[in-house]
Parts: sequence; C-alpha cells; structure tokens
Amino acid sequence: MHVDVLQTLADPTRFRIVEVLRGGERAVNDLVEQVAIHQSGVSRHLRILTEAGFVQVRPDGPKRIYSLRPEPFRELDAWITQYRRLWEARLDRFAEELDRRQHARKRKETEP
Amino acid sequence: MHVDVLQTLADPTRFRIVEVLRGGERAVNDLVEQVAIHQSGVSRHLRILTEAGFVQVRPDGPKRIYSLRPEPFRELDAWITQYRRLWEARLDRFAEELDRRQHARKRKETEP
DNA sequence: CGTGCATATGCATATACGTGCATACGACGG
DNA sequence: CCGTCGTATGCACGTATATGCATATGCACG
Repeated sequence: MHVDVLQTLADPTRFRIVEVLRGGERAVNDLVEQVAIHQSGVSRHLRILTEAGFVQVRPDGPKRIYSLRPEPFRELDAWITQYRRLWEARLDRFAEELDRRQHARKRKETEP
Repeated sequence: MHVDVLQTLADPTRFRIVEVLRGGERAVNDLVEQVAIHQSGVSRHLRILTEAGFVQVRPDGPKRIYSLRPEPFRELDAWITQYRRLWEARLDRFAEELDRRQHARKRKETEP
C-alpha cells in the first residue's frame, strides 16, 4: 500500500469530509456547513482528495458535486487484509476466500 | 473510527516499522537497520506507536522486543467495512456476517 | 453585458512534527 | 563497583501543512 492514502485520510477535516460523503454526493457548500472551517479550506481539501483519488467532481450549474470513488478504500482494505491474522487465526482462511470472491465478482453496482 | 489511528500510520517511517513488525517481533536495533533514520528517531516512533496501541514491548535482557497488537488494525478494518459498499454491493451482507462472527469469537477488549 | 452566487487560488501566518545530536538511564558481565 | 551495550529523552532546528483573508474565475439569469 502507499502511505499517501493514509496521509490523505489522516487530516481530521478531510476525514470528516469523507465521512459526510459516505452519506452520498454533496456540493461544496453543503460540506462547508459540516466541517467548521472556511470554504477556501474545504475547496483545498477537496483538491487534495481529488488528486489522491478519493473523490470525483460533477458540475451542476454553478455548483460542483463531489462524491466518493472506491479505489483508495479498496487499496486500504487490501492492505489491512495482511494484518487480519493478528486477530483472526482460524477464520483467516475463510476471510481470505471471501475476499477473493469479492474481488473476482467485481460487480459494479452504484449505491442505494 | 478515530483519526489518531490514521495519523499514526501516516508517517512513512512508522508505516515501515509496522510493516517490518508484521514479519514478527523485533528489537529496536533490528528496526533501525531497516528504516534509514537515526536510532533516537526510531525510539520516538516506537513510543508513538505504543501510545496509539499499535505495539507492545517485552524486555529481553538489555534489549526491548517490540511486536504488533491487533486492536488498531481491527478498528481500521471495522471502519473500512462501512465503505465496502462502494465497490461491493451484493456480497456486503455476507462480509458483515463474517465480521460479526469474528467479533463474537474474540470478545476480549479493554486496555490501558 | 452586468450582477450575483458558487467555487477555486495566491499570499501570509502559525503550528505541528520528524529528525539529528548529545546525553541520560538501565541492565548485565567482569 | 565499573564499563559497555541497548535504548530512551531533552534540546534545537528545519520544514511541511492547515488555515483565513482577499480576490479571481466560472456560470446562470435578467
């Protein structure tokens, strides 16, 4: 895995933004209301998140609608799998197989 | 989840240390050889990792043997589960159930 | 076109943090 | 005891980075 993914998420404000976006796509101003910092800051964080692959933008009139992208989360999930043996022992194989199936399926389905 | 976990991992040197420790317990000097910074820095990082719950120490003569602890990884894994729906859709429930079973097995969790 | 709303960017600042150096602390062997 | 090896800590420094303010850019509508 790559530390950049972690560094991107490690900032409290960006983390919050990501969590809000988990609830669905949002315009910049909607995010500003939830994060307690100035709008310029939010825009800059969104830039960073975009460059790191966490979010994508869709213009809607004068607004810009941001939403999450799966890749970095997937990467993180794949990485942490290597550490599952720390708390599993017996279920390890089972989990790995599940993981394999998920990756194999690769069904794309957008959200509820 | 809590950002501290991410912040702790977000430093390249600490990340490296964690990855090395995935291979098993190590004394401080063993780690120093692998991370390209001064020994004092490594000790400092180990302190941070300890306080964040990532590692534990075991004295061995004059040496100190560090090893990984599962909790923060578990926490991270639990958090990322919320985002699995970004790339899965149907297997989500299955994964959750597996997760539940894992948690049920090891019900032991409190610390300093 | 000009006005207003939504978002991005340049500049300046403060603060946090990783790092090295020197040194202190602790354990063990002679 | 005394010295040495292994590790932790105080101090000083440089740098990265998050933030606010002011302003630029972009888009819609009258």
